[in-house]
Amino acid sequence: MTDHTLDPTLTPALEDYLETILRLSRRFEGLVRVRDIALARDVKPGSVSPAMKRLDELGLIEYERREHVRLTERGAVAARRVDARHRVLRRFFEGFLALPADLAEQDACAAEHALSPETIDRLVRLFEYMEMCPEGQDHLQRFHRCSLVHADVAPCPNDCPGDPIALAERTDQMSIADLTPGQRGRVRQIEGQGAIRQRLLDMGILPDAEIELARVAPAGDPLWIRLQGFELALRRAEAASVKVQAR
Amino acid sequence: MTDHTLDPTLTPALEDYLETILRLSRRFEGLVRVRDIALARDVKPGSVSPAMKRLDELGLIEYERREHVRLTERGAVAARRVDARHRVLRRFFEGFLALPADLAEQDACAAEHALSPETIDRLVRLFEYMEMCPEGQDHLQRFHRCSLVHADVAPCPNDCPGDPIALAERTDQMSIADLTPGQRGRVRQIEGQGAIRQRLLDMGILPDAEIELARVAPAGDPLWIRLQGFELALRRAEAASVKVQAR
DNA sequence: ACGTGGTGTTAGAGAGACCAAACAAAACCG
DNA sequence: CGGTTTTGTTTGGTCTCTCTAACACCACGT
Repeated sequence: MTDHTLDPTLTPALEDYLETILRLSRRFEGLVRVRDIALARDVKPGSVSPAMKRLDELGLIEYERREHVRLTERGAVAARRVDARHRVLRRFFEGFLALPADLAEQDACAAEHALSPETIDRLVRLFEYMEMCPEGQDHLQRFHRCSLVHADVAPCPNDCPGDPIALAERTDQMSIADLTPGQRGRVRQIEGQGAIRQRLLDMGILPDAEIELARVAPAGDPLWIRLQGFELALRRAEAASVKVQAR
Repeated sequence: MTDHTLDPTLTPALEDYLETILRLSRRFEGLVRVRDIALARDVKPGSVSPAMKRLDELGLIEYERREHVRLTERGAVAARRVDARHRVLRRFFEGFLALPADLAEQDACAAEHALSPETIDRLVRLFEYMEMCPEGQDHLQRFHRCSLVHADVAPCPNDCPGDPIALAERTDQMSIADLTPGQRGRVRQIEGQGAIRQRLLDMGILPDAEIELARVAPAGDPLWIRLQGFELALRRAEAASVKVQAR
């Protein structure tokens, strides 16, 4: 696992400290105290002190007396870099994937140290594209309406063929439960909601996965599939909510 | 930063071990040795042994003699969960963002422990949507052609209004360099390529950012902007490649 | 049977990050 | 002022993950 901290000498934790200092600088006009950092990062002051010492040694911040921490120019550059990545991810999660704000924030924090600069760049290109192509916007909204927001209830307000409800009414759709033992298929859509859906995804039942119905219990209810060389048991209700393309 | 390891007792490293064991099981039919794991994860066998001990204590694997490691049912469930997330991310990075395979793999490895289950779910919904809506596919391809693959050279083969080259020829586009000092604008597109683009993104010059041209050096070349309350220096060439919507 | 390699384990050490608690220094305030 | 509170530092300890290096197996093969 490569670590995409942007400066090889910077660990993810130190990057987080820099980012936090940058944000607090914006808020408090440069008067950032150890206490504020500890609060913002939800760690104890005793953890912050040594980190500040480290950043100071690296020439990324300056202590101001026993009072304030200030970013040096080099530190500010590094901090802005992390912050920019954070913003990109946050926007992607919230604006594109329509995640709730708190989750978007959380995931952005976690992913900002992990992803390559290229990936971030691609996301930016995605934003540019979405904004430049009017159809892009339409499409995104459609995506949100069809699949994301309140996916548990709302039918697609358009004629979108991907709408789960429209799909459920189509008779040409088969589910795993409709396969005959030994028959293979390709997963097209997971219709289950909530915990069921989560369980299916966790098992590796993802769009495009190749699946074979291995066997069915006499009662018809537990049901075994082969997926990537392993057998998995599914309840009938779960199997029925996985739409497949038989082959 | 919350850690989205799926079982609270599992650290990212342990999850990685589980995932590795799962993959090697597929490859070697369950005959997984410490050596293989060490090779796959690029660590020394001396690091693997204690990790196996830990996983065994947690009831996630079984040692087979001094020879082989086998996932228990609980371990397999956890491993498949991690693996599923990995697949989703890999597909997103490679198939959707058109990252090269090696980078997609790398980033998937890094992000699979960091993101919330909801985020993964949204990505799956995105795949489902893209596959169900024929226009989704078209749109994605357009996005790739316009903005991603070989973005340094290729013009958009369609009439896409977001095509960088088409854009460059449009006269209604202003860049930061065209603003008058004190004027504000909203970033719409970053046209620079390679290192310049990277530098601009790193500074926080991202689509939709609010920018003000603070002042221009007498010679006209260094040029200062205000961004999120801070002043940044830009070279004229850099400024010229940031297209803005003046206001 | 006896070395010889390939493998696995163990022990010791270090890096990084954190906490708790004792301590030091300001700051605040009657 | 002098005492109390707030804030920061230091120390010692924990945890996780890793490495190196010494050691223990086992398996083979002539």
